Amino acid sequence: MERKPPDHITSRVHETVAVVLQVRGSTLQVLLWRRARPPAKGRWALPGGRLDAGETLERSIRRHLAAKVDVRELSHLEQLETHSDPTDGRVTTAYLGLIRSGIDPVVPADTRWHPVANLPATAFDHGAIARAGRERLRAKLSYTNVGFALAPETFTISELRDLYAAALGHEVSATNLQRVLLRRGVLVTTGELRTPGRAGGRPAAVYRFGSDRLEITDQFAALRPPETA
Amino acid sequence: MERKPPDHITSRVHETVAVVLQVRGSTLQVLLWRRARPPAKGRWALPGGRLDAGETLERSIRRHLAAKVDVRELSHLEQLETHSDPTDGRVTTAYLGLIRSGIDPVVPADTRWHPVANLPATAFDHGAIARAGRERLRAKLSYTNVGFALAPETFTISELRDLYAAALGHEVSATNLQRVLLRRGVLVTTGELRTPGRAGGRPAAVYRFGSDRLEITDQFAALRPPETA
DNA sequence: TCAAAAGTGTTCGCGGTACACCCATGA
DNA sequence: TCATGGGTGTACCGCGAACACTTTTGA
Repeated sequence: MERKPPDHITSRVHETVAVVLQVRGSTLQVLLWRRARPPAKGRWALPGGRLDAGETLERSIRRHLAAKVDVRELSHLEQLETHSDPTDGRVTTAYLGLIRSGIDPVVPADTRWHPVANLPATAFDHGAIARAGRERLRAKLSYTNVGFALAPETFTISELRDLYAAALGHEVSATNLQRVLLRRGVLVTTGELRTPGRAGGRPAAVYRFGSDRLEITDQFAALRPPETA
Repeated sequence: MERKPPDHITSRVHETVAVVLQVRGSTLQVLLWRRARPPAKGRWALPGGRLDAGETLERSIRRHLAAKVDVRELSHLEQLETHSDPTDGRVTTAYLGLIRSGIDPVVPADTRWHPVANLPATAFDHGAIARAGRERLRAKLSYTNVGFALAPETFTISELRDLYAAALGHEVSATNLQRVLLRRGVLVTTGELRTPGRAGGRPAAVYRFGSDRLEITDQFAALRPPETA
């Protein structure tokens, strides 16, 4: 098949990268850093790096992320796909990381937030990986409580609607969002009210997510066991 | 943290394994082989092995599987999770493979089918990986056309019901299964009829899946864009 | 009193389930 | 003609979408 490099054992490099997403302004953005050296010099890449010996994948990505953001600000982290590139012998395990809206983490000079919908020229296949991360988030917003990882501790329904709209990329009705999330028991009322802005309007109720760990809230309806079981 | 082995670069071993599932009889079974040598001698393991240099992950798992079954009989293959074990420096990328019901592939002497619901003592965390594979299959049976990868080329609705029941682990109504899959356009009538057995009964219509590539047939209903877009 | 923003009530429709009923065949 | 298995007709129901309408505030 392919010719083997002289040392067939050391040729493999395993690395971890993360698609770190946050809603900033009204757009879903991803954290990228600009490569100063070859390969792919000048292009934008996902944060990450080599897997060390005696290190788990998750520890590895957390360690590499620490160089770019304060990892304590990560509200959620889950694994995406693992890709292999046979030409350069690189294996990459991608993660999806989420940061709550509202915080503005300190990042190094080479690092920037970019709208996922409008990525610059990326190194390797990092553009595709970032888009895959967004798709994963989109899907999970529908049937899990991941919203907790995008939203601040407390919020009003319309603030939450704006977050969902940014993450999903389409308009979201505050009315239905509220009803769905309350019916599923995902949202909890805090009892507080937000006093309206200068423009007036009825004071908004303040909510929070009931849990800050991923839970499946809407099991697939299809082909489930009969109720008379 | 952990002490590093002298040569910190070569310590990583990347391997691929596969959860190969098939409905046999009326049970969902997984292909395992018995390890004849340490580590985990005598325990049952998923087929797989080392990732070679210059090889993609998918090529690797296909190559290793070829030693256990005729890979041409694999009707579907997709990636599951990648696990790392820091104690022995092993990274494992798991795949899910499916074989249509009805064929009985030739397998080596050390290899056996085992019901996923009742696994023997497995090597490493292969038991958990096998169960994760079954969960993935279960979920996808609900919202995709993966059924094609479990069923023979053509079949009657009640044969298909038995397959789904075995894979899902609960009773399935032939009536509703037929309606759901026809409504989604997943099943196609061949026009043929199956002549009834000795017990009589109306002849059953013969169906096949319209596609033998994975397709999402039932997008999540929740939080989709407004129709007036 | 008016505009703005939040929240509720009500209707609709889709898709999946449940179940009664009809159809075609072998013995 | 009866048992057996296959298939259809119909009613129901949960859930999300749409939208009109009410509530509460600031100016």
